[in-house]
Amino acid sequence: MNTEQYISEVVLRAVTSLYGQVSPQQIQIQKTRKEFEGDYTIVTFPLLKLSRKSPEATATEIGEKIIAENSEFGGYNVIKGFLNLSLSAAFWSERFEEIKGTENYGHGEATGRTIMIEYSSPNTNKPLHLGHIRNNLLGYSVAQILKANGHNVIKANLVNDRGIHICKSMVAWLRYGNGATPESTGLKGDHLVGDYYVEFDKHYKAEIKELMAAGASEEEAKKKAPILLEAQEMLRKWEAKDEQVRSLWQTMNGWVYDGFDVTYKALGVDFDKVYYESQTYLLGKSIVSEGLEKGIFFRKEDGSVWIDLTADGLDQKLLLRGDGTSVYMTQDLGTALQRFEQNSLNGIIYVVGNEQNYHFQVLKLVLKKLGYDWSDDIYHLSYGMVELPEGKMKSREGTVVDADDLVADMISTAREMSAELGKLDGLTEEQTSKICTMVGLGALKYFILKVDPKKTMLFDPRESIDFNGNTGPFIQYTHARICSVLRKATEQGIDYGGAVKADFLPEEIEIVKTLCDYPATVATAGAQFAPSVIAAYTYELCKMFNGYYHDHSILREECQTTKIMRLQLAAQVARVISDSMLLLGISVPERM
RNA sequence: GGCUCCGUAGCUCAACUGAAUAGAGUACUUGACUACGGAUCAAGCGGUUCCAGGUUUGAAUCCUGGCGGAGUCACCA
Repeated sequence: MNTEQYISEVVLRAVTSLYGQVSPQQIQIQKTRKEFEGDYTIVTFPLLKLSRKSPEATATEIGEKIIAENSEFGGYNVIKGFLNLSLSAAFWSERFEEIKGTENYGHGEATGRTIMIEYSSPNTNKPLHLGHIRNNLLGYSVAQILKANGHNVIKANLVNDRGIHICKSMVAWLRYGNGATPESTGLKGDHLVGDYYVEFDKHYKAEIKELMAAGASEEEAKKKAPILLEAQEMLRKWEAKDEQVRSLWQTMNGWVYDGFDVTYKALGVDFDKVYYESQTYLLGKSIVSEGLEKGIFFRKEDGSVWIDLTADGLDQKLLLRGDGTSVYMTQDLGTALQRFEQNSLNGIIYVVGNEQNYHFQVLKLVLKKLGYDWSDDIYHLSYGMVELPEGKMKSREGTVVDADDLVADMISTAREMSAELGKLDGLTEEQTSKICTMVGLGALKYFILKVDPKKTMLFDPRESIDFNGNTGPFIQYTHARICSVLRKATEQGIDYGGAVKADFLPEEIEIVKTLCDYPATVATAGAQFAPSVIAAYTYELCKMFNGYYHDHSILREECQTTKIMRLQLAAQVARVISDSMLLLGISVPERM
């Protein structure tokens, strides 16, 4: 059982016997701050009305009661209204034995619940960029965390493979491509297609200028540029299933998918299901007729269908165009319904940028009004933009940070910095490249995941790859260091398995306490879909262990029992570090 | 203009459900050490938590009103 749960039961028992019935909310337990003595602290203010005594007297009374009835408690002290309870060394030693013997420590029991998490959702007209990286890392990590909490998780990717933007790339490729292919150019498929998207924009702008020079208004020129008309014509042909257009579309999308696969693999993310919008974009029309029948939606004169959300503080929202074709919202309603029905989901999480907050607010509300209770189980994991030290990135100004470039950059920076520190001496090229990949990616991932998702963040590559401070490499380093000690112990023939009874030093108790918090941390991270909770915990653990490691020799301890106990502690810390990094999708090396 | 989110040390970020003197890292200053991995450790400096009210025994956190920033309000996705 969780230590905090155990304490709260003990306290609840004591308080109930003293003051009668209390609600669990009135029992407030927190870890004692390190400047005070004790392990857990009870805040007595909420109990004063029941005790009818001063905060100090109430705290003392409860403390006495607990000490008298529970032998695990070593003592207590009272400061203002705070009751600080200390647990005995034996108690912590027992906890440690328990942790050591627990398979999959920190992972919750199977819940039988199935949750879908949709993330990544790229457009197929250009390569992935820094914003997608935050999306992918968040999605993958939250999926890992939910799995650790015992849920069945379906990782889904909805590829936006159709629409005017793809047609733009296609038109530009036909006009200016001269039959270029990834093979002929040596370019990654998604980059090749992306280049023609840029090419389109260039010519589009030029044509607008020409038309305006010939006397057209700006608005007119924007609508009548030949290249745009060509793209629109292509979209119509696509919708009419024109064979030639479809075939080119398939070829170019194929190039993009090959490119994406490489990027996803480099980032270490994957999917259980891939949906293509070309196959789902017609969904949702039945929902529209359902809404019309129930009188929740209404039809305007031109035949378009709307919902009026002004009573909920929102606007009117279009659900079906006048010509009967669907819009984004229509599709999303349809896919949501389909997914809940087909997979018997208990929840769905959409990892989508905060520019779509409004969209999801509407989505949930519409489903709610239609009477689908599962609309409450839709969660929009909204995240903020990633900015760079040089400023914002803007795709039009070509200041986007390409995902592939960034990953390559992180790895080569990791190599430079490791080489400078002489860490790569004597390693084969293969080992070096493996380690630098882990470190470079670990730096990137940790730096992004440690920040609260909803906040706009600033990504500084140089700062992220630091081997000190709150960074991925620092955590990886701590893990490698512990592994090194354990390796040496094995070489010396020390068997540190099995139970040992030895006394913990205060610093060691602190570490055990932190280890005890791990399951609660995983649960919290899962409940809030916040990898940052895991990151903060792991950093804290590493820092604590590093300090301890510095002050106490592990292998040189003369007393064999103490030595073994310390090795066990180190091994457990390494286990938890590596587990929690796995929840962030970061691999930890055994040496680096 | 309406709605949503953000505003915390010079900088990058924490602070779970409201609790004790708001914490880390970095930068800066000082010091420790024949080192089981110095990619170390300790100490110092640094704050009116944007402002003003309110609720509460207690507010960075909740409420109201400002200020500043971001996003959104398409028959785009």
